[in-house]
Amino acid sequence: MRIKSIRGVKDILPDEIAKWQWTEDWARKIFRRYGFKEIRIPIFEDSRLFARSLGETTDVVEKEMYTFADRSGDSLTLRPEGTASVVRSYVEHKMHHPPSVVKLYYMGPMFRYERPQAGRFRQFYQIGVEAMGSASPAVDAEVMCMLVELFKTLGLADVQLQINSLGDKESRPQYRQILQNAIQPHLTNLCANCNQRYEKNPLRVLDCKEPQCKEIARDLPKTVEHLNPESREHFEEVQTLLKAAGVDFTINPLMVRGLDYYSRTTFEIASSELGAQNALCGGGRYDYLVETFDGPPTPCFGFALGMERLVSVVQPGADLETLDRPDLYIVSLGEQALLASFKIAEELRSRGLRVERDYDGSSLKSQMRKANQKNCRFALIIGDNELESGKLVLKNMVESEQTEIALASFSDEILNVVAPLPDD
RNA sequence: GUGGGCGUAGCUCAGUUUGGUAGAGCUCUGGAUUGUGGCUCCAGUGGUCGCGGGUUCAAGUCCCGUCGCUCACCCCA
Repeated sequence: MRIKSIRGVKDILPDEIAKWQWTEDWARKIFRRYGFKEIRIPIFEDSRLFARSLGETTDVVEKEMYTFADRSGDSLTLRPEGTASVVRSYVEHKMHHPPSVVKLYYMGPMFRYERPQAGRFRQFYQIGVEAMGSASPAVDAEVMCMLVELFKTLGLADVQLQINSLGDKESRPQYRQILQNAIQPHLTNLCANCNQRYEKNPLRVLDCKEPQCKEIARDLPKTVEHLNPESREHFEEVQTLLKAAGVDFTINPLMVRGLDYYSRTTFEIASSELGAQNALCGGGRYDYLVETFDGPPTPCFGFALGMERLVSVVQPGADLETLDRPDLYIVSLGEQALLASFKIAEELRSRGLRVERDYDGSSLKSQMRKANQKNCRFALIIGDNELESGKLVLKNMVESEQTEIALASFSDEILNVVAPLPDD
């Protein structure tokens, strides 16, 4: 039996990778403009890290983690998300010294044991952003603006930003009680799942998809109606700033995030171009998470965005076409030319050109065809005729014009015509 | 965990109703054009029809089983 890749994972092949790199390049550029720096966190962690941060009763922790014992018997887990690791790292490396807002981003694979479908995989890639150390609503708004800016640059057509506020440490317990009281009379009409949620996490009743639950949820008290003055002011300021930046959004009082660490602002950006899994990214404030890992009180705001989903809707510009485009294809004919062309290729590459070539002594026709297929800007023909006359033939593949290059000074002459692209 | 759809050439798919020599387009290779790509035309390469069993003179096609992919529920990025 031939070994195949396992369920829910996939190879990202060279044809597709240009789009990924293009997307990642833009994310890096734009994050840099906002002062975010990359952090690389481990792929696996102590299992307790995720249970404690995401919440013991969340679906991710209860049934979706890849957890295993290593050879010494320690329980390890392949990371199902990135925030927990960033917070652990923040505390472990005492990044709160000296006091400042620490702005980080990461990119990489996450792992969740779920049934695969469109936009959902068992190994999937996320870009995450975390702004740590300020409770200012300006942080919330700025990070969301950064995302909108990124999406605009990536050519996304139809995205919707939804925001909500879940309240803080002080208002949340009171609201929870009010909500439970309001739910209780409806318990017999709510789905089995919501009956459990009523006990464990009543907020989740609000965003249940069951029709009868939706009906009831519509009239339940909402978090935004029960914010304390501080949280209400924070939420209003976030809205004011978003409006000032010209960012469109809607308030969705039924949006409850699936991870327990969120407080105050939460948000999601969805795309109507995606299937059932239409959330491109989601996040919000987590003002108390650092403390649960024995760090100092550190209000934070962050989000994660799904790369597979994002890449499927980006509209790359002309800059994508040059990403992998070779400058020059060396066509070589005959034994003597092989040695000469080898040296010429090495010389041109060391001067910054992207040089492709033939390895198998194919016909001229076939080598020219390859040069065309690979979208090379130029072809350099080296055969016995050229070696004898000391003149190489350089062909512009776009204009279909050719010029002669003196073998004695080929390097400078070619560089003169075929300038390397700025990125190289 | 529960449903629906689909597995035939490297890719996209026809052929399955009514069993009878394995097909098309794209790609690839060669030629028309002896050392010049793209366009056109001609020719060629390429398939244990997911896998296993059964019925039959005969199975891609019918029956049973099994594996995989995919979409949706759920959940989320």
